[in-house]
Amino acid sequence: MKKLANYSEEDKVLLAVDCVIFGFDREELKILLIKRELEPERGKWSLMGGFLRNNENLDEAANRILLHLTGIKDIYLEQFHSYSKVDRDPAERTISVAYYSLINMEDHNHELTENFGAKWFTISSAPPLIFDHNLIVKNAISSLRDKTSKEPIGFELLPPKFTRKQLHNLYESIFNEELDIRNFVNKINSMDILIKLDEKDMSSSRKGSYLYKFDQEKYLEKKAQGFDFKI
Amino acid sequence: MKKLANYSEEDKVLLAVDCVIFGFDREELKILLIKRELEPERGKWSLMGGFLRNNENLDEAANRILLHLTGIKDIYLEQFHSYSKVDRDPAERTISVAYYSLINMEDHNHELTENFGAKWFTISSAPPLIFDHNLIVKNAISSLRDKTSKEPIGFELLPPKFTRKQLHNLYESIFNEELDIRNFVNKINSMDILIKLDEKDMSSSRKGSYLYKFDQEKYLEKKAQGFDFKI
DNA sequence: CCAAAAGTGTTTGTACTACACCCATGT
DNA sequence: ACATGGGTGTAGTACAAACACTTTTGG
Repeated sequence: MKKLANYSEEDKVLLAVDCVIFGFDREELKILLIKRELEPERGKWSLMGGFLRNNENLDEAANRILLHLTGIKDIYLEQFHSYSKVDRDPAERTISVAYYSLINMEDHNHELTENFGAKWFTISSAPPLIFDHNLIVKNAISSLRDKTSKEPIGFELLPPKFTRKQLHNLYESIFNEELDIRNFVNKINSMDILIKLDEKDMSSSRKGSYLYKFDQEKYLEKKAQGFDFKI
Repeated sequence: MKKLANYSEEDKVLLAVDCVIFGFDREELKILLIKRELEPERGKWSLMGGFLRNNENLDEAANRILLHLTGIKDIYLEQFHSYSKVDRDPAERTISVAYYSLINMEDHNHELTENFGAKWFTISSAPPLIFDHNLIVKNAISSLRDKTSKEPIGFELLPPKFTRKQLHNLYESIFNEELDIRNFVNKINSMDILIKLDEKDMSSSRKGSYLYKFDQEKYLEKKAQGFDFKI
């Protein structure tokens, strides 16, 4: 006689997936927030989220939710923490698994985001958010800092071709501190994972600044041989 | 007319909390595994786990589950990832939020752990586990390595008084690599966060080796002034 | 010719690595 | 006296940090 698992008396919960969406406008790191359309807290700002469905895993749910808001497929995603305070959502017990995502701001579908009343904010000018979303954003930023200093994921936030100035701005904005430009350039050069293009971006100076591409293949080769990205 | 949140049509799930329990026997890092008593997979080894209840958050659930198995309260805990493959538990859709915990092996209640058929294994000699628990353990170890190199949490695995040899063994075992003893001692000394006691441990040599305590207060002071623990 | 941004190297200090011998004690 | 584990320091190397001037070009 077999004993079978009987889970029927266990409590079930709603499992939300909430996404901190990072973007970069060539100057500053931003997050995309939406205006909540439901009570409670209607009209207040919040993270984009949705509920996990029975036929998908959490990564798939996050991708679905992000596609729905931005129109972009295969967004870079990292799951970083789950939030479970008993009364975090006053309407019903809800656990939230939080992700952060990195998108190239140029790629998103403005029509879609406008339908959600979504808006980009810098970290410092972001409004108060519903529930525990302020905490989630704070934790997302520290996870992002951790990860971007160890893996070359910052490029996910940039267009395919970018200037060194933009790259520099990006890292300064992520770490919220000044990084000496010469040391920064030395470090980037020494890693040798960028391709310098012949093209220049003439939009910000008379001299123009060279455009670069991230050389993913070279990076993966070097990584396979023990190289570690580090900023 | 207010629109109210209506979550009633959303899928609900069982939310499990699974715990990778690390211990250290003065020689090697170990994990505590239990023998599953329910079908499916009865008699196979697994992580200790349980289901989240409506009146508690995830940290509380993890503490409850660990107290239940080990008899220890206020165990050091880190939540590190959630696992959600659709068919990970063949009996029913279950999402697992995974924690790792660090305990001083001397503290746990042997009677309780024996009731669960629990046993300590070194990482390399651990048996195959049910579901995705092998993956969970693997990820727990890398989270632990990350964290122990940046925060002084290794002491959670040691008794209050320990020898430098034990501390050294601990870090070698966590990182699974040899650490030059003189460099290790130099680093530990330079951080200046241990208290050297007058007492010696005579159990492993004629000369005896000094016992040390972690100086939490001093560490917190130094940390507040910008000091970072680093191994 | 000048304003504005882009581009570029060197020096100094700090941290990590590699490495070997003496000490204390019980038997 | 010797075997066993405990304890300690230094020199070389590599990485990180600080720092300022020249170049280009459109107006």
